[in-house]
Amino acid sequence: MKPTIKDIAAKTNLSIATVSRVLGHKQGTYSAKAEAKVLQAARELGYRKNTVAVELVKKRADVLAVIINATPTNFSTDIIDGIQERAGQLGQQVIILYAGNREAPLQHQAINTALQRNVSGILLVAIEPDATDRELLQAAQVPFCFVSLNLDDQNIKSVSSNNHDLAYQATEYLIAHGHTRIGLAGIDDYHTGRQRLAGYQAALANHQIMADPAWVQRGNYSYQAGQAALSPYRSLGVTAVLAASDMVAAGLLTAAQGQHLTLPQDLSIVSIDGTIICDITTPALTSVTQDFREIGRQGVNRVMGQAAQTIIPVTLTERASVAELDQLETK
Amino acid sequence: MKPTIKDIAAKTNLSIATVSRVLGHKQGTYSAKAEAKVLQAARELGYRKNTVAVELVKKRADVLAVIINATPTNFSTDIIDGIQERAGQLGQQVIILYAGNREAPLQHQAINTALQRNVSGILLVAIEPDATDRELLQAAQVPFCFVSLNLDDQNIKSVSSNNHDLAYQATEYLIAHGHTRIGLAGIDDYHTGRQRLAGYQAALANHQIMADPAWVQRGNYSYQAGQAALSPYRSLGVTAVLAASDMVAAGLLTAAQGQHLTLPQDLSIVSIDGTIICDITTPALTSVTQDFREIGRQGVNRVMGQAAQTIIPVTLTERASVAELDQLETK
DNA sequence: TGTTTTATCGTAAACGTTTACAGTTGCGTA
DNA sequence: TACGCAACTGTAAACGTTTACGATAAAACA
Repeated sequence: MKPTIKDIAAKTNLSIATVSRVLGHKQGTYSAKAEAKVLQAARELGYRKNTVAVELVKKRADVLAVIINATPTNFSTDIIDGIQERAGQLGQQVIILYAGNREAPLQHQAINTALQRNVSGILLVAIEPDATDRELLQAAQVPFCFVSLNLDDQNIKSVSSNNHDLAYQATEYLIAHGHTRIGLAGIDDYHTGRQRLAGYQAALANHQIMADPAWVQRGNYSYQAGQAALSPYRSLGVTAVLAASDMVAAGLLTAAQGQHLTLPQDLSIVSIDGTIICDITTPALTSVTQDFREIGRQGVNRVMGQAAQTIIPVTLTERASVAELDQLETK
Repeated sequence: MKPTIKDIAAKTNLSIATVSRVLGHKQGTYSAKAEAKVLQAARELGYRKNTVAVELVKKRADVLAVIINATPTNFSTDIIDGIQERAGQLGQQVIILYAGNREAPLQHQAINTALQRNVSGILLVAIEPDATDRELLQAAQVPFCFVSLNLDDQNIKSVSSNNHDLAYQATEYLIAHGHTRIGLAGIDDYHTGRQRLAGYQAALANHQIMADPAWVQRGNYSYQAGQAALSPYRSLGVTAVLAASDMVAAGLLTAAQGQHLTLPQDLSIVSIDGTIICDITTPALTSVTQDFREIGRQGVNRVMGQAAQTIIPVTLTERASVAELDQLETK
């Protein structure tokens, strides 16, 4: 039988109330002698507090639930690092609930799990909520925040990079390097994808470039999506591509090399994310780099009612996957 | 105020016991009429069961805790997929606790968190336990299992690939391709590393190859460890390297390309893991591929007292990072 | 008809804590 | 000496469920 405070009380001839007080560090409510006896007994008995009982009586769990899915891309550990860091500072434990591969039932289940445990907040990392998810979350009185995803509804808390700006910057960068036939590969048709698409289109429009709709190749941010995007681009004469994620960029890159293209001369790539994947490929991928740790930290702030920054700036990291386009071609 | 079964009882003029029975699907203990009334009332009130209270009275949480750390390598999602799959079949929820970057205090904290919640089992993914961790786990009566890590102590449950065999196979493969000066890069000095080292050494010995101790370059399975290993190998005349992880292989590869070496002609690499990283690099990495999903599944079996396989076979996946060594050199 | 069985339900205790409130000391002060 | 007060401790209720046990009424049986 696991020891309880009752056992400690019996052993020390104190009441469970006193035991509870010293174990709860309610300073000033117990004597040094009581403290010593209780601590000693607790050690001897191998006592461990039953968090479940505490949560029941306090009607509150100092726990942040993080819901993630198996993103085909791989930035989540950085976000979680940031979340863990900030949560620790605010005295919150973090539990991660895994929602599978964007599978609706698993997402509901994860949200329900969190809700049934009186968590103090829910962080949804790169989760596209469906209608049920939204109802579930809004019906509960638990604060929640979307992380690395920005819903259109401004009443719903979120922390992410500015997707519009991010795509805009990357596209401008390619234009500045002489490219005019610029693809956008791997985006989905949800919030993040639409926002990036808009940024991309805005940059092209700003430079009077008439975009061919076929330059946009949808996908799910995965390696496979990148691979699939290559062949359309070859027939379209696209010289540079903005990849929706590092994984998409990697897929494009290996597909291109499979076709014996030389990078970046035959195809320039800018990828979005800037994870370690960018260093691994040959050539290394120039990227718009997101500050995932900071996104995680601010997500915690947001959900815990602290002052928080909701749009996290990105930086353009030059590596080796973009070539200056020979201007002769375009004349 | 969140509604409780008491509210449902009041609304339906039934006792809380009956409400609890229908909500708990204790078939045969309640009438169809009672069921209808309770379900209706629950829906109207937006009732959600308080898992914390249930766990307290049942003294048991149908929850599996998975403790992971920020591995520099990236196989964990596959393991978690496998865990989640099997746990779902056994009616267990899964919560993931994050133990940071092999930081001892965070590991203890994660274990304590799990223990304080009466979880039905603990799965430690790629965690090297220190003495405190082991005491903590063994003092509790909660079943636990190390996953993707095989302690020497056979009394402690674990599920993993056979590290000795894995390194042996890979080394033999390189020998069969004519290599005799073979490095081993990125392994740590704990269980996994030692087991792989032994397999590597056994294969060399089996072919009467006198190994130079400097062929073994320690590390922590990271990209950086791979990069750091290159320069020693160049001066040693090593022609092939067994990398301790895909990330190590990637580091080795980009470092080699940074030195203008041509792969695989100038350096052959076999990596361990076989994640998607192997496809991303140029050339693609030949690997000893672990079945991480299966490792996850069997880990659940093990900890839930089901029949389980504890050693999961590996397969050698040929890609493009190993060259047949010109036999003239060795004559 | 009376008796037994069955189906259904309610009462109340229990799970391991926290905490409001009410004691009980012992000390300082008048 | 008596009083007030501070410091400490104990009693008991509460958190939201589950479940053993007993109660009730209807159905089945003789």
